[in-house]
Amino acid sequence: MQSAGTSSALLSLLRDRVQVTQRLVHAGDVVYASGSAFTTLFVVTRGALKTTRDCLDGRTRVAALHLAPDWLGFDGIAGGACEWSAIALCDTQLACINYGELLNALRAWPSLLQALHAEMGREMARHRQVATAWRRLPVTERMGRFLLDLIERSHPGDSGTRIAVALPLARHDIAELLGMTVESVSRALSHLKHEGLIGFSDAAHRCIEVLDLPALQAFVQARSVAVQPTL
Amino acid sequence: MQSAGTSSALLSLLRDRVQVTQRLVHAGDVVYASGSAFTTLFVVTRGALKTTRDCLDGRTRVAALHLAPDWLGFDGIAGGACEWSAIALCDTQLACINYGELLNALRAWPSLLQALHAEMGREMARHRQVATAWRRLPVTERMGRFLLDLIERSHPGDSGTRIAVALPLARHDIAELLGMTVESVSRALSHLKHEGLIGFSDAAHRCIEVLDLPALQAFVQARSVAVQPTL
DNA sequence: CGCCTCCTTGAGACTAGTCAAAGTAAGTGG
DNA sequence: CCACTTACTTTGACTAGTCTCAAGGAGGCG
Repeated sequence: MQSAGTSSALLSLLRDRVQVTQRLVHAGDVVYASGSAFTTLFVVTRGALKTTRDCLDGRTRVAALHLAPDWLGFDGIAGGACEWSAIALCDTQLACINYGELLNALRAWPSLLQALHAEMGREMARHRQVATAWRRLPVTERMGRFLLDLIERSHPGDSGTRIAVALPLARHDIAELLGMTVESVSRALSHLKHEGLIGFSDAAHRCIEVLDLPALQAFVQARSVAVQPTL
Repeated sequence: MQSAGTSSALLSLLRDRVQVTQRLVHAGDVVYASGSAFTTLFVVTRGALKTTRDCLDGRTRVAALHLAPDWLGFDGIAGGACEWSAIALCDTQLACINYGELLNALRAWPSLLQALHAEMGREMARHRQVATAWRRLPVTERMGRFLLDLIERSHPGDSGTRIAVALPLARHDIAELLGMTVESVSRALSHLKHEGLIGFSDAAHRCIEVLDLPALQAFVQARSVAVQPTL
């Protein structure tokens, strides 16, 4: 995966030039909270996090799912304060980089700058992708896309037809993330299961086994409005 | 508006330090095309553009509407090639900045760097906003949000209750942008008109007059899932 | 004037949301 | 160890909002 290569390369470059501290967090831990002062960027080296934000009506919107090797924390740069909260979903390893120090390092090593901008560009592309391509898909196809995206990001390079993947999010959060209801998420998964495309590999239904990856891809593509090169 | 202030301040700082060329384009002109090599960032100083991309099925997705003082072109940074096409919607003035030169200037003046990052952060926030907050609104509320957003960006600081605004996009493009159909756009506008919230000020129905801004805001807020500080 | 594009409106179909209920797994305290 | 609670998941019936298909109206331009 290009993004994996690029951002881990970036991270190793960084280690020599700025202080990069490691941080281990566990499911439910808040890495940064919405409204808190922005000081630090993070790189996910292992694990998974979600970025969320509370609404007035008590609901919690979910913005994105972050897996290694994603960067985290760009939402604080614009306003000086974090716009979203970042919450770990499982045991998660983070590399923490002070933004001020990073700025200094970028001055000295311009190639770092380009690499960082590329990372920010990828983050933007992901959001644009979700906002434009996923928007009008029927729920089952949207769920399928989510699974394919999850597989590609968590098992990069794996090309088998059967792939097991653990869902890092509960149904409720998946629903929020995909812009649908818990019931629709459940129905979509049941539908894919009855089609023989996926199966559950644990009792809690949190581990999904994709039984036929090409078929799932075909299913998603069939009614998909858009095709995009994998970024 | 903070974004206006920030990014025009950034632009004047830039003028002293990198070569900033002016470019005037007209409705329909392609500023950059999807797939072309990325070399330049743009700042919209007057006018409006849309970023679009063709799908396999012949439809054209619309990613965003760009008004002054937005930056344009970040989509090319990650991959070295423009992911989207930028098309002018009316007479539009652009400031063009070579990215390579910009990188050099950023090394010398770190405050520029922070300002640029802030601009990129705002771009991300806008997409995230659309992806999370607009997603689940009913079509009429989504249309109302679009109008409010448009007014805020095209008439910053205007606080009258009656404000006229020209729609830079045709119904079809608005529909694409908001993730709905042309018919729904039309019906949503008719609905808002029958509610007495808006009226048309030209025959072609491309100019909308908001008759009661607070009422429109209240209408949108009423069923809105989320509230966010204006970024 | 006629053509073309854009916009509006209507009727019916269908997707996905809402409301309601039941099943399952994990954790707690007796 | 078991009954209980709690959170998560699934399923069903119904409803509502949006899309589709179809037709008609209004401007702009040759």
